[in-house]
Amino acid sequence: MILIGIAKGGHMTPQVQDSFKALADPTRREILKLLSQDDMTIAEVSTHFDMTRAAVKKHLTILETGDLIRVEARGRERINHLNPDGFAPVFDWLSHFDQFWDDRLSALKDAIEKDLQ
Amino acid sequence: MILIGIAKGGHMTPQVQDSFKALADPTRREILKLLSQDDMTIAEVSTHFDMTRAAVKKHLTILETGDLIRVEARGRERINHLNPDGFAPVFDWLSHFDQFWDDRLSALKDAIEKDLQ
DNA sequence: TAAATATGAAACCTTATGGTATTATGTCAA
DNA sequence: TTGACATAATACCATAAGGTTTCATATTTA
Repeated sequence: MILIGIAKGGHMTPQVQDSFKALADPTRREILKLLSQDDMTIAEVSTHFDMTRAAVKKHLTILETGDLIRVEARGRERINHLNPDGFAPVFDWLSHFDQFWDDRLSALKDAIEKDLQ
Repeated sequence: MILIGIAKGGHMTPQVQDSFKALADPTRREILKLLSQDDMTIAEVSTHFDMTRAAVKKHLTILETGDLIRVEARGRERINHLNPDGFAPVFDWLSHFDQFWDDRLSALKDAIEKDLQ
């Protein structure tokens, strides 16, 4: 996996903790899936959940803190869109265990090949 | 990224929520890093943190629920070891956004190439 | 077998979290 | 410019989460 850090102006460097915290809630993970399909206003995101707009807004704020989404003001609306780059710290942290996992996959592959002989 | 699910006896199928929840705490992420180096008893893990063994034990239980570690009884000790396969649900969920991220990288690559012309 | 060791488990405390309701503010449109 | 609309902000509530203390249980080992 290739990781490239790109400095962008106007945003705090997200702590890994903020990213993992943002991902820890099922509603927020669902919001990320939604935003991967379409940019949405807060009201639009809210229609997909059985909770108040205020609650959805809180989730969006936490996602923004984790830098997983970016929010753009457009008139009286706030357009929320996914920030794919924001996942980098998460992938980065997990890569340590990805390697571990790849080793296990290799072992599995070897075992299968041996089994086929 | 290739993902393979392997059924194993004697363990609950971990919900993605349990995995992400387990990863959401910095102490637990630190424990995972420790266990990627060495298998450890609860007491051994505890020496690395400024909290009681009981607290560490709770974290280990949450990690076990998320299937990120496995615990093996040996006499009066409990050997905690990393379960690399347990990360699969996390990688699986994130792969959706990995793709998104790769697309962005491609776009960046294209932009750079175009710029060099 | 008795003492020390390693863990399990329960009760309890404080703070964080996810949710609501209410009120305020800025923007659009007739 | 007034009413409707989209969001912001605050206070508040119930439960979950992270931690401690205390006590019980199972193994070693002297």
